[in-house]
Amino acid sequence: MTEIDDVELARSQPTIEQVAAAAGVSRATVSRVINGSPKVSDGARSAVSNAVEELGYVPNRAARSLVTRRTDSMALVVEESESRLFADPFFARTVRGMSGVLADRDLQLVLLMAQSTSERARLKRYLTGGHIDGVLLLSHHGDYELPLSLKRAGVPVVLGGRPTSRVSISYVDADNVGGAHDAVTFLVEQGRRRVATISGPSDMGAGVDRLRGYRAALGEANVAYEEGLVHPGDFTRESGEEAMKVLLERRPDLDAVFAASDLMAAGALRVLKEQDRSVPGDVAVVGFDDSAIARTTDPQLTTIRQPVEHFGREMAHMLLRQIETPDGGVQKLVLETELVIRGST
Amino acid sequence: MTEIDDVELARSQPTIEQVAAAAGVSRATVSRVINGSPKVSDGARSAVSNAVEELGYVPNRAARSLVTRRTDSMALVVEESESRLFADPFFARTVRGMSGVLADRDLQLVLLMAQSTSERARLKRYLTGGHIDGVLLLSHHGDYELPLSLKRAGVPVVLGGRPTSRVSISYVDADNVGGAHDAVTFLVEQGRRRVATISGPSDMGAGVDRLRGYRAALGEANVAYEEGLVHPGDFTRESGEEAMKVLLERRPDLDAVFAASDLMAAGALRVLKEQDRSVPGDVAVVGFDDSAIARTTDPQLTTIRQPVEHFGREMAHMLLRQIETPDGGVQKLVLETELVIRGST
DNA sequence: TTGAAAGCGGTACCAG
DNA sequence: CTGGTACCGCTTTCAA
Repeated sequence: MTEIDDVELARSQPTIEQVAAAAGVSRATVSRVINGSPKVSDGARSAVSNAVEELGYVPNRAARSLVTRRTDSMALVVEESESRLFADPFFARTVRGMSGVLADRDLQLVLLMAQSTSERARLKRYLTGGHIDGVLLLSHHGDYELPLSLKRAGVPVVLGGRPTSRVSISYVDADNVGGAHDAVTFLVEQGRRRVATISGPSDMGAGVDRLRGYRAALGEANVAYEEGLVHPGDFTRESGEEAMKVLLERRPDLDAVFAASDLMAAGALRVLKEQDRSVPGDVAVVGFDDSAIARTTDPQLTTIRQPVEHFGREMAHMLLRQIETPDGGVQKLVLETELVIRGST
Repeated sequence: MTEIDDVELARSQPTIEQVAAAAGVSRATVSRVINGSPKVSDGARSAVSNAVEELGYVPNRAARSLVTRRTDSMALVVEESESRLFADPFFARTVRGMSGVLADRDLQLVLLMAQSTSERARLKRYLTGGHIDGVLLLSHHGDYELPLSLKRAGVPVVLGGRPTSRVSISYVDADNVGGAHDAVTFLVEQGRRRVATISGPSDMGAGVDRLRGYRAALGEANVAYEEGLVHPGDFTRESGEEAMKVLLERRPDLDAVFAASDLMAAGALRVLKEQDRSVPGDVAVVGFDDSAIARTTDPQLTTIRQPVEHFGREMAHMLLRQIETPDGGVQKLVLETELVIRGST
């Protein structure tokens, strides 16, 4: 049975030398053509182009980057398990924003994941070993070992989300405090008084800040802050269900919930429905993100819109700026959020 | 306001030369220590180790791979949009399987996405340019341009899912025909006679084969195959909803649905509920994948379990074998599936 | 066990 | 506009 294109194996890649020979010019000229230098005669240019075409020449990036010090690729590092990475629409949209910007500059985006300690060690070697020109770091938790190592090694880094401790690393963040504040203020204005919150992880800026916004809003409205109305999740749907159960158990009289992510809010809705609490009649619910699922829940979710694609784009821009201007100092950017009112309040 | 670790910028990475100088040995000896050669005296070894530690030396991978011809990293290429990649749990589990195997060999897995034509061109340059040692290709559609180019360039490739045309490329696949066959046979045995199917994309092996299994099972059971009972989706939940609506419109009398993915089955369930058809009373539903959502639908989904982590592992193993034995020929592996019966039938 | 030196495949400077 | 050539940082003979 014949199969098409049963090519001879691994005829080793042609080198610039061979292209030069085939085109009857020097290596230098081939290099000029490849890199689009204007100072090449048309004759030479077309001879080289033909040779490249014929031999299927592709420049060896290792050799090139050894001298240029660039690789033309950027890493997106996600310190998160595959399951969360792939379950949370936040990542997909962020990636879309980033890759758009990078694609315009013909930069390749490579995605790297790391969980276990040994994986993280390998990852660090990979990143500092010159495989990539810069790093976009998403969903980092408490420990700033990696970004600091990178900075120390001279690898440009931009964080997604502000760091929770005082490290001088550039970042883009959403206005989590403001967003949470708006959400809770809105609930209070609707007459809710026993506003619970399913907060995010305390080792992530987004977790801490959304809780802070919640507190601030209650304070301004002269509503007492009660520990019993606060329970943390980890941004997943499952953790939202879990937290909602705990909160209802603890405070059956709660009349509103602010969840620090839409996924957790969706989990909360499900539990409320199971326990026959009407939404928004008995309990009002607000999420955070305005991700796609906010429109698929029943009722649809009132939530805080984050400009997620924009977030990704800004991270990429910041990284590019950092590469162009290595001594540009630490950059910080906070993006506004917006309250989106739907059926759950 | 002081911020910790405000390091001096980009003190250029130390080279092996500097380590050698610091340790009072030659470059060759440093290299031997780095690469764990046994033929180094203890004295030299510890001197080098100290110097490495002190200077924070990390080998330049470009320089190394220029000579070794290896990069110790493998690419996972997904020819799919970010949104589908991140929405389908299939990918997460596959990645987990792969990265486990690769991590054991201290190989870095890098994930690459490509959609637009220009992105694909860049991706091809990246892959053939020597950035990686091998490619795992997932969710490829009709066109085999990329894997064939890679093969031609001597880059080892393994496909996830059999190719839809006769190209001689190694692959791992699930027994999609068999799985679909089992699903539909089960439905028929339960007395269902008007079994519809929401099939997968016709440019993907999984799509074609699951439809083939459906047909085969009907044939064996002497149930006529009807075009009107078949409508395609693209494995997403949305497409499942869409297809279910079309099918109900066309054949209001259908009494069972075999969906080629759990996500599509979940979409179908939702539409059935909206239209007040009881499941499994009026309509029985079977999915494919046994992904996490199969247990979160109401009722829980009867489905075909694919060994997804195993799938990822086998792909990685196959790729490693191919790298070790470049002339080993084309490898093919088909993994068994299993019917899992739950509430939807 | 160690060091000297020859590349690996490019880029870019310097003459011409 | 073109070619010759000196590196880039590392691995790997080959001799010592």
